[in-house]
Amino acid sequence: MKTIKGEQKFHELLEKGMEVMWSKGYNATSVNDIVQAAGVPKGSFYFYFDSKEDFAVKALECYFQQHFDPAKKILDDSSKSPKQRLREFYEFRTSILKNELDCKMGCLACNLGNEMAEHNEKIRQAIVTKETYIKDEIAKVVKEAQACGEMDSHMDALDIVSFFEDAGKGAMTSMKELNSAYPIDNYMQMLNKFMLV
Amino acid sequence: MKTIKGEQKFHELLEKGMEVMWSKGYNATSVNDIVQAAGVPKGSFYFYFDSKEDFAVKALECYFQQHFDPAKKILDDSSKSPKQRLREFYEFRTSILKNELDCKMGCLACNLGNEMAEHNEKIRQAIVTKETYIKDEIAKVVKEAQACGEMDSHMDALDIVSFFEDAGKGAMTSMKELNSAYPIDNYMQMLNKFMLV
DNA sequence: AACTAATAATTGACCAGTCATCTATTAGAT
DNA sequence: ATCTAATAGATGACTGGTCAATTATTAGTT
Repeated sequence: MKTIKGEQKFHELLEKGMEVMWSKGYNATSVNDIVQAAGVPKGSFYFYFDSKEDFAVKALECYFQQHFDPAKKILDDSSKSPKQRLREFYEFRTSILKNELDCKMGCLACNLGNEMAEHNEKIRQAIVTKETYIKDEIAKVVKEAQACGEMDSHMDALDIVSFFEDAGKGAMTSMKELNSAYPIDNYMQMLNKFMLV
Repeated sequence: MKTIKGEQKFHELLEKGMEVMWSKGYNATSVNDIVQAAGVPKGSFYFYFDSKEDFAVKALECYFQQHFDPAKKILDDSSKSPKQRLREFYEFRTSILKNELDCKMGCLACNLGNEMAEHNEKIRQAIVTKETYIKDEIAKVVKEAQACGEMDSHMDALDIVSFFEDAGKGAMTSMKELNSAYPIDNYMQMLNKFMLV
């Protein structure tokens, strides 16, 4: 992957293929599906990726980079109060699920985690590592909120964040099952109640 | 399916095959996997089931019957207070996830829902119908608890139950990803905090 | 004999991954 | 500048194997 054109094809495969796997899952997505989505010949796939498993891991890394990094900027915006940042952070994420993704796609990492964690260690690790990092980043802001009295200090910040994140994961599953925004809206409503001092 | 032996084989396929699909998911489970797990010849599968899809729907019905019906008895035990029943109900379900299933399997319906809801309407419907019924049954007890002042009456019972169920779903996903009981334990801890008047 | 239940064998489509062969690009030597 | 050689990328045919589903046949019962 030394040339510009090569770099382009690599990213084309990653992004178009990621979307297919995001929607259909790991086992239902064939390498043919991926190369067709990217408009790249079958043989080229194995020039850029060792295997379908390798593709999934790299797609996950790409996914987190594309979808968490923008949200992290909200968390880090020190011009706002910690609680306000948390609110906007969760509002931002849920609005994408509802509007951009039409309550259909959920989260690539949750989807692959649910399907593959028990059976593929590399994919499991790729997900756990990133999700742990994300929870830590959110927990930092929760701790700030606790320190300045915006949130209840009697609960462990990481426990709260873990619960929030898990509830969000489940809400996405229900959202897909019901094909409705209700689970996400209800999640936000409960989150706001839970976050009040 | 007129003979006793036939009935036995049908249930053997359902129960053994259900476990395989529960663990591996829909797409990673082949009809061969199912018949091998049940010790039944390949050809017999299509005598008892129209298709793999038909098998999944029937397996889901069997799953809910086997796993929700015992828990429902706890909900209906009028000798205890509503809130006590809710506590025991959730405690019962989470203890199965931890002890019986070793934090590995999660819930068949959630697994298939996550993997298939977007792409298979029959499977989606089978899951949604049953989960709606279950939420209604739990909500009845929450309403009782609200009526006798054991729980906060300012929130809609179905919203609360939906949130509880979704949080549980997400906790199961994380449980599988982390291969740890922490998400479930944390879920129960938060549930108890949330349920206090 | 006539019917139902059970099953082994088979089918054609599709799978992940390989490979030989091709072209395009770059680097070094003169 | 030009030639040479090496590297990087591109490509579709192909492989061994597995898939869901069908079919032809056999066994069992009435």
